Amino acid sequence: LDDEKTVICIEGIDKQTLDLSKTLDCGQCFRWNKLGTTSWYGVVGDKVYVADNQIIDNKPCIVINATAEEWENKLYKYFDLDTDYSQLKIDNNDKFALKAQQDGQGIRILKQDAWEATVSFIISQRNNIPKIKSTIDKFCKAFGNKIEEPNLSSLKDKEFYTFPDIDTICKLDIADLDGIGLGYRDEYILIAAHAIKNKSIDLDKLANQAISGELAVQTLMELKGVGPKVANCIALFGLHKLDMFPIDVWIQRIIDEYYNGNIDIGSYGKLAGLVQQYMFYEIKYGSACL
DNA sequence: TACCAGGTTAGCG
DNA sequence: CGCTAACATGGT
Repeated sequence: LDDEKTVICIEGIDKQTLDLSKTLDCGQCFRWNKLGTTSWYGVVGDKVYVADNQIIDNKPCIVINATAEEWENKLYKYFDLDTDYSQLKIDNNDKFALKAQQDGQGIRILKQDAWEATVSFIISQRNNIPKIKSTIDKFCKAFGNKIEEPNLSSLKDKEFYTFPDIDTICKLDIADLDGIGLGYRDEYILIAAHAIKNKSIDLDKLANQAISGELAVQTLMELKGVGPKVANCIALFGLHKLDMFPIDVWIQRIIDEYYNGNIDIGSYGKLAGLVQQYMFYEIKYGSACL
């Protein structure tokens, strides 16, 4: 990073605790991209961050262009560092899941903005990840606010935008979404925006820990264009319901191949969603194949 | 060029 | 219920 003034080094975080590459590349978020071989850049809220796991003076740490205040009040929570993942271990003899857990050590479930997660996973249906990312980028560029880019030469030619807020999207007509690449999902997003704004779907209420993941999923599925998979993703990644287990085509293939078509999600208890991410990562980058 | 992607809906039987 | 065609768009 060129701008030393705003870079902090968070000591004491190794890759077992928080592996940025695994966490940012296991399909839960769409606004982070690789910079070089180990660094990542992405938008969280109203700022662009560049982050990396590093070893400095023999000590593991996270290097990130954040202020201490941003780390404490925003990013610490975003990376779910309040949760002790060493306490979240699979408690059964599930061979595939245990292997996935081992290979996926360091993956965390990010605490993403619930509205952003809702729109993002509506867009995700029937799209591949590069397309999802580019569509979200266009959506942000069209309706978000421009963000000052980090003082980094390799990002100089890029532009960054905040995720559009609900009020902005609620003012739009369906025709305003032409050219974004949303396809038939355009109306789903407008409907969701209005439902969330008028609190017929109250994301803040659903995020409350007292609300079960099942109830959150059931409620989210009232939205047009939100079926079981997308609802589970919103609940897991946007509402932090860690026991939710989204079943997409990849997880379904795993279930067919390694579980004889039948998986007992309840056997993973309250960490089912984390196990799901381990599995997704295992299929994408681990030794397991289909 | 075709095929297909972190699915969901509506409309059948 | 269970099954399935249709769905917009662009990446590979």
